[in-house]
Amino acid sequence: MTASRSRQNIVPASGVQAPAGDTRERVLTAAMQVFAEHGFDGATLREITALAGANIAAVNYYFRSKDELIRHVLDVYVRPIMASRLEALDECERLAGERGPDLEAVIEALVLPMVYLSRDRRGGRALIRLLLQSRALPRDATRSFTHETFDPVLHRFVDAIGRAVPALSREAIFWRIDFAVGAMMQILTDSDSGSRRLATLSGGLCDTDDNAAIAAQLVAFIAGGFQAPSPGGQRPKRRPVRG
Amino acid sequence: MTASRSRQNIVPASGVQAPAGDTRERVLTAAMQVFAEHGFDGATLREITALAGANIAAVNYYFRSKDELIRHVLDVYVRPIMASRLEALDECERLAGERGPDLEAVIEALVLPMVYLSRDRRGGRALIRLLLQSRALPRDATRSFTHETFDPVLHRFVDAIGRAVPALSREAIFWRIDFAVGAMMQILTDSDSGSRRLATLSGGLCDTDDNAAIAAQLVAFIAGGFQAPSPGGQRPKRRPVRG
DNA sequence: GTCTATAACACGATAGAC
DNA sequence: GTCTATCGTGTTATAGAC
Repeated sequence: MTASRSRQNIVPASGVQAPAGDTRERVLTAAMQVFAEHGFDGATLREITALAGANIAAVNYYFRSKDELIRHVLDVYVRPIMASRLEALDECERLAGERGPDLEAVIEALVLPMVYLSRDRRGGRALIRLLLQSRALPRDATRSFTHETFDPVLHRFVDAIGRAVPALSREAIFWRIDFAVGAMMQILTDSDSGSRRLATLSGGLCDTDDNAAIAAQLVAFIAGGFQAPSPGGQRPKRRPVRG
Repeated sequence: MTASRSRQNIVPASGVQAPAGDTRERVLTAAMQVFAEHGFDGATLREITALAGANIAAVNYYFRSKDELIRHVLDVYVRPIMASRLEALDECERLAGERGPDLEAVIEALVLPMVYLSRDRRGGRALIRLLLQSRALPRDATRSFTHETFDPVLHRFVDAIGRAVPALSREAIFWRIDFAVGAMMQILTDSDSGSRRLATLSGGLCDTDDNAAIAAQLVAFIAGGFQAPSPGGQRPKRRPVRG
């Protein structure tokens, strides 16, 4: 092999399609797709603008730099999901009245918007890969974004779960909401056409393209997890472990 | 800003230290650290060999290419974890005898080796970031590796859980083992010095440096999840969702 | 607003001396 | 087994024409 960065080694995630709209919007949509496939670092402005049918100079015209483009992409796609989560949570709490909200309803408010919106929208599945990348390789742009965008929403969910399961300590709720998000991200990543790990692993038993199945299984698992007794007393002892 | 890829934007994960050993070993250790910080794509052989105190040509001498180097790095660090998991699972099943193994013991066999080994070893925390990257941005090298290395182990755990919780359908076990792994990866990523998301979010309530706490909370949550009734009958209906 | 052309630089790989 | 030097190709960013 001759020189060149080994980007051709990275397998596309999903059928990429040319975006529509004005130039700015086309660049945004194309950026989302290319970022998802090659990573923020591996994606090139050349490929993004080519997919958008725009000139490479357009990125510097509409956005200031590649980093600003990243921030805009995240914002455009994550904001509606957060809005939908909060809306669903509001409804939970309105229905609850005096007594605490229903645990499963709160979990659904957390999980369903991400499951459906991240997979229904055009190029939506790409979003999950973007968020996973933001965790695996945090940058200034992604770190500040997730902090500002996710944390206030998660705090509201922590409060709601506290009212739904009063026996659970606040510490345990924080741990478990992190676990819940991790479980959700894992399964949503899994259904990329590129990986399909679970579908393969299970010999086809699990249909990772079935949003309703994903949602049902996730909610059941997470609800079970939140209802588990706190480890409290004795922690699992550190077993001798081969190194 | 002038040209150049924006790698300086990526924030280091943890205190990087110069590796010891012979050249081959030093390159392997340095590669692990640099891959974890900058990603497989963003990492450069120049930085790796500089950290290893080796010449850039050493990579092509000891490993054939950057891709082969990636495969070797993953193998060296993941293999002991898989071995430890299987060893612990063997012990579970030996203790169980006729009746099914204890669910929590099986979960501990799955979780504890990753929690402790991925955080005890030198540069161990880097491994989690590598695995997360392998999911977020699968390459040929990482895809084949995870398939060959993780899948047989996971199958053994699926079988064991099936005996521990006979009421659970095989399909549900597959879904949930994926959720469990996701929850684990999420919390292990969180304790990078670079992110510390949960520690910040919880206002210090959760000590993400406390391996025993992580293990205890994880095992409790996952056990609760596996014991939850199958969603079976009616699935949560698709709520109207703002887009 | 959109384009071409190019500056300035980084990359992986490798040939060949020692 | 380790080094230097370099090739061929890629990148972002930008100046300046239209």
